[in-house]
Amino acid sequence: MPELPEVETTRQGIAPLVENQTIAKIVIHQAKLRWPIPGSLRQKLPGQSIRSVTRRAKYLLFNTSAGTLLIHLGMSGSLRLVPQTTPRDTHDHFELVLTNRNSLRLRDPRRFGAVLWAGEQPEQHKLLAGLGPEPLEHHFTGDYLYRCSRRRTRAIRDFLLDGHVVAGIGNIYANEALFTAGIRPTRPAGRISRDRYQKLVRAIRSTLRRAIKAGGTSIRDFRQADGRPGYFQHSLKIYGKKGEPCPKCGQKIRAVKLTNRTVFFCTHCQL
DNA sequence: AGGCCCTCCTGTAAGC
DNA sequence: TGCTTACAGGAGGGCC
Repeated sequence: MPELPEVETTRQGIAPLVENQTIAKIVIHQAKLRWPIPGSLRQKLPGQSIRSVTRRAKYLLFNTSAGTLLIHLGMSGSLRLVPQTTPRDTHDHFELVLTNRNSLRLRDPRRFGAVLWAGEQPEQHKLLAGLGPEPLEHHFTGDYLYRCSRRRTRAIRDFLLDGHVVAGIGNIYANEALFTAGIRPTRPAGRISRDRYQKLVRAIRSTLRRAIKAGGTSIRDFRQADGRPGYFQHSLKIYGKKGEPCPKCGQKIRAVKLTNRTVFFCTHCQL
């Protein structure tokens, strides 16, 4: 999926075009996503003005005075703003039409995404309450990761994917940051020193910032709000590079399954 | 409580 | 060539 940089890229593309615009109508083409899209949105949203578009973890929050609409892109989702007259794609499942005749469309071939109503206190919504810190904010530190990883036996890659520990990191950026920090993805989280966690936090931050600047990573489905792919896939150092030479030492990059998802690493550079 | 596995889908590519 | 199988950027829920 769209991980944090892809969701943030989408937010930055969409926000200036929809903020202060009024919602004309909601069109649901396929309600069966990860959870059913509530039909009540058709009554709740028309007439509302979009005050702001914010992001928490991999969720986009469309804030109106009546409450907040949550959109999650799942594994294959993307949001585009197009003129209402643009022909609909097979996988466009949800549509938010503005009074200026533009339409915000959710395309999601695999349908793992979600469109949900979070009411007036979105931070208390079940899916948002209990999320860990945003990795680009200041309270996300090496000390924090070090403290909450003590006695944890799971692999550091899985620890980073846990949204209750830190929000928004997925498999691509976990792999990339661990390579930059020189940490083996399979290493138990509880067996990494404070110093190495500080290095890891710097690696996570720089990787995410660079990916946002590049418009995210487009391996297959992801598109920015204007339809262009991101280009961070050209900057990936380790993810998807099985059998290729390590960019630091030239040794063959290895790939193994860890908790059902692939990790890529260099046995020489990552310990 | 923590950690691991399954599941929801479609599309693509590899393998035979 | 064509069929079958594996795998993919997520993550909640259930189970041990």
